[in-house]
Amino acid sequence: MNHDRRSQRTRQAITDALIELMVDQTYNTITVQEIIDRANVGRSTFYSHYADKDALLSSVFEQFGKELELTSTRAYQLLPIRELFEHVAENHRQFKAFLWGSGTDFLFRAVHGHLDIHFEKRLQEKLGEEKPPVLVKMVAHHITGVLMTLIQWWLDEKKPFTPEEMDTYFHQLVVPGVEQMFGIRL
Amino acid sequence: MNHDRRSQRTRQAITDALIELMVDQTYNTITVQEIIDRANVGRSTFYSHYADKDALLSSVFEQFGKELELTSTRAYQLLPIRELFEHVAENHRQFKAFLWGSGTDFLFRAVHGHLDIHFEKRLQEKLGEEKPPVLVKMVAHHITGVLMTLIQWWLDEKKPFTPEEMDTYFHQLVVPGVEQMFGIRL
Amino acid sequence: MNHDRRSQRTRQAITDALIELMVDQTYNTITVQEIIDRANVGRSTFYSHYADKDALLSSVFEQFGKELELTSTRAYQLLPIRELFEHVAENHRQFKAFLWGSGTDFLFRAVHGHLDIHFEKRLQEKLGEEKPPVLVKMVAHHITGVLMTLIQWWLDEKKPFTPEEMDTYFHQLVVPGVEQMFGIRL
Amino acid sequence: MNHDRRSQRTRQAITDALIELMVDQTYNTITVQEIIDRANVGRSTFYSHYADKDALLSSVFEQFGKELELTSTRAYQLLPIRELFEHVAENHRQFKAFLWGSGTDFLFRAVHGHLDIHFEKRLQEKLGEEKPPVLVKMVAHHITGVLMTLIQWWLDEKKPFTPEEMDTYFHQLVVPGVEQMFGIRL
DNA sequence: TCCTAAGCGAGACGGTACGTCTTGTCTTCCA
DNA sequence: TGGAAGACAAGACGTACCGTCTCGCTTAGGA
Repeated sequence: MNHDRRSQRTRQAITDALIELMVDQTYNTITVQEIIDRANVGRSTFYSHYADKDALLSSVFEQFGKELELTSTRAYQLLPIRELFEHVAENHRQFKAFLWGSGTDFLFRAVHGHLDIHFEKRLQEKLGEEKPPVLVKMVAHHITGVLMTLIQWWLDEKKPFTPEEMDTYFHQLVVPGVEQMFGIRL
Repeated sequence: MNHDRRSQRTRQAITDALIELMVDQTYNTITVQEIIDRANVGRSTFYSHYADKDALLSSVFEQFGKELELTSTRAYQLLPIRELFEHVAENHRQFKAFLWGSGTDFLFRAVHGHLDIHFEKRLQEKLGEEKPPVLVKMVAHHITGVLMTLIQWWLDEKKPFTPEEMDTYFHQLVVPGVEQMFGIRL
Repeated sequence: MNHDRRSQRTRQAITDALIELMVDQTYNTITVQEIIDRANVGRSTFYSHYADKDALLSSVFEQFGKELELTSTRAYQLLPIRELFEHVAENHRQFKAFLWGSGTDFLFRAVHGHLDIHFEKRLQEKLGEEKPPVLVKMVAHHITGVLMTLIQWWLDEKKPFTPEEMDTYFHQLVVPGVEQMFGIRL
Repeated sequence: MNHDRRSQRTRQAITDALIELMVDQTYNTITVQEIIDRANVGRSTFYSHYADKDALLSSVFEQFGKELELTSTRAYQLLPIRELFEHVAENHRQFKAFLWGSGTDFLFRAVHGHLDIHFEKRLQEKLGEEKPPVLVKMVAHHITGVLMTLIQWWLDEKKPFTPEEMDTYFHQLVVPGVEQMFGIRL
């Protein structure tokens, strides 16, 4: 159906409008009215596509998620960190809004959850069943936390290191602690 | 002056109202109207004491900050982590609001800044001047991040470990990475 | 062309839908969406036949007008009132919507105008030129008003009298006043 | 309380705004936004005083009702018609909006109802219990109808007669019919 | 019998008003 | 004179309709 194609164009216009607005404003201060004005879209159209401003933001990052998954196929220890930092660098504005912006907590939490699960699985593979699951969950949460903290800092400081360096630092900071904690090699 | 005492009582009523409301709601969903209703205080009175709902929350945590500083005098590696977790446990409701709540980013950021500086100083003492300052800053930021991530997780999971255990885990996760990074012993 | 026949069927479906909806709702609260849903008709189809919801209603009553004109050929004093009431009774739902419904002022006004002219002519025939035209116009307007008021009341009260009785009452209420005013016999 | 005085001023501003807007627009086309813009009033303030645009219009006419009651104390046959027409003349803009405007049906109906009851009582006093109540109700409704029809026409035609003349005409048109119908003298 | 144009359903869309909600300021009164 | 009470302006929110539009399907009537 071509209605779908039309819808798609509208959704893109709305998404673009949000991203452009995030260049000079905080997510929280952006108004639905501003978005639809810039997207040249009717108010009801906006709400027929997204329940919320939040739903829109979510869908933007869902998109990023999908793109990221396709980015790297090389082997990696915990995550293709270098590629992640490269991806972040390319879309730094949105990520900054997301990591530091006001009113994006819900998104932060969602992403955190996804990554937690990823790292938890990863750890379980290495550990077998021998460790208490709560502890594994905590460490997974910790790894996610380090990653997001580093991305945040990196963007705030205007990317003083290359993605490769950040990859190295991430693993240096995270791996020894986890290895010592569980008495394994990652 | 007795007016001061009266003011003090009013401020306390407002503070208490906020804390009580945070028991069953998220900080973000709480209305100024709800606060002043529960505090039995006029709207203008509220605004004569605090510029904002945010200013009120800040003042609550400022109070915590002062209390925490007085809490421990024992020697510690990076921070009196056990005491910190104990303190957090005693006031878990407020901390939860602060760490995971929506719309508290400004606070999160402020606390992060304070701790960053603390850890940066601590690291500099150990390192002398030999390491690039950016890297030190990054690691300090990382340490703060781990700490806050752990507190957050601990509260979310209903405190599955004791403060002492959390103290141990924190150091296990953080210290080896930092030591390897800088080639020192903390 | 048979396309015309197809059009005709569509128009009928729309008209029927409106009339059915007027059974339990006021004209004003009925939505174009409701009409086209019930008529199983596309939105654009509706608007290709009628400019408006109002245009649709008008066309319904235009139809009634034509039917009414054909109804009676007997001699009458001012109008074949009995036949009118009978006709109204047969289509009572639509007339009620029209007379008491909200948002049908435009229609009310149009019908009033038609009848005014009718009664004015009728009066002029009886009076010759001897009376001031403004006065004649006023009385004509008055007669129309009485007629419509009575129809309205009759429908609202669930037709407590027969059309014949209403015919009698109408003339009893209207004729003496007009006769005394102009000093004539109608 | 002086909050009441403040409120009163606000209500007046809103009322005035509506009346001024009714000079060049139909009631129906007037927007709440236009009203509050012209009244220099916040949207929520409007809605804290009136549930609706309709509620506002009602309150305007309630006011007229009260003023009218105070206007005349002289003896009259059915109603102080002359005074009524004078009153209408003074506020002709609002009445025109009300009688011919779109979307004022609810108000029309309300006023009709009030007057019906008034005339019904008046008739009952003259008739005793001897006549069927339905018939009395019908005649009362008829009298109201004539009155409102005449006011409407009078305003539409730019008041071609004086209030005294309208008083005379009203009684000439109404009284003989009613008297003949019930066989009494009013 | 095939072809082509009209009529149509489905529904996306821009636009606009609605009534609700919350914020921070301002005014009034009372103790 | 400071605080309680609460009216107020401002303006965003999400909902509801409107009238316009684009898109394919279906269905005659002329070739």
